Amino acid sequence: MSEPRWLTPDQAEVWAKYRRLRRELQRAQDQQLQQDSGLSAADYALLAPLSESADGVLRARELGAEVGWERSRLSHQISRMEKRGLVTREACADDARGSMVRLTEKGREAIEAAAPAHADNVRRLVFDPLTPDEMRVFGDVLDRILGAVERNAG
Amino acid sequence: MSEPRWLTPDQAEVWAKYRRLRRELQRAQDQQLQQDSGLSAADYALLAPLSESADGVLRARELGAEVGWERSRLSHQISRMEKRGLVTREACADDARGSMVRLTEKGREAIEAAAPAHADNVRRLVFDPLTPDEMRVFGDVLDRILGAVERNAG
DNA sequence: ACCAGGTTGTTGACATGTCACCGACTTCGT
DNA sequence: ACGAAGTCGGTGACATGTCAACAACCTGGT
Repeated sequence: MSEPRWLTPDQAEVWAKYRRLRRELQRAQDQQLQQDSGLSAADYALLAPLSESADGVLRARELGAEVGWERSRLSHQISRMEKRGLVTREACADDARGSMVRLTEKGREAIEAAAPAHADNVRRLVFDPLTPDEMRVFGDVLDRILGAVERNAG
Repeated sequence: MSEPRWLTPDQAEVWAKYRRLRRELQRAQDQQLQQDSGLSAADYALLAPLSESADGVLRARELGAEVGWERSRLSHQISRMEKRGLVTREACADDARGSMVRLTEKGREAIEAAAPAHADNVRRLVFDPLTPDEMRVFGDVLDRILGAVERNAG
């Protein structure tokens, strides 16, 4: 603590690569989604769990947990998507505080049209370049770092 | 193309982990930076290359290339940082279109105060959990995916 | 010298994300 | 039954990122 340990040159290089990948991969995905289907990554993130749920309805709390978003962010995004007719809001029968988010027909068409090309893009850019061994270790690496981040957040 | 290939369950799991890591790690870094030094990740991203350059001055074009940002994003962020006294803008002697970005004394103090804790955080969350082998493979994985993304962007 | 085409930086409009806060409701201990 | 504390979703203000368009400038071929 009194004596800061800097990153080694190898570590700095890997860290720079990670930041670059995060940026470039995000950009590639945003572009592909926007061009092929007119959806943003935020749209897709919410439509995907909705389309996989029973009747295309999820409680906002559940949807937020699925995607790992804060309530405020989720609420804003739902408002924007509601305005474009992708989802609707409904009252929650069990809990008068709650609100349910329902996929519209238009929303279902949008996600079903977008999903194949999106999956293909992920597979092509992320997984096709990796050997089975690399993919296994990659998964382990993600687990270890995630563990550290979550212990950190407490 | 006519027949979409979906992700295998293993791939879907790794992909979900990647997205989660991207989100959680970003959040951890934002919080740490903001709390310890009052800087945002965007501030830090620009201050770091500036502080390492001769005299703390870089042409906007160079700074943009360093961080991989578009011109518009860079210009907006510089405006915000200028307003807070972290950097100043100057005319470019070589090229009348250009503009130079100069670190202020306040900007240098901010980055120098923030850097050790930031580096420590990266090391602790990302590299300490990895074995040397894992880190080596991780670097290879990033290279391969980056290669695919860049071939994709053309 | 000239000008068509590329480069550089900025701007305004808009989309997205964060923060602090609120109002309504539920939960839980008493 | 009651109230304190927690949960849930929403809102407004603001920070950040994207996009299209623009003005000014440089560059290269002619």
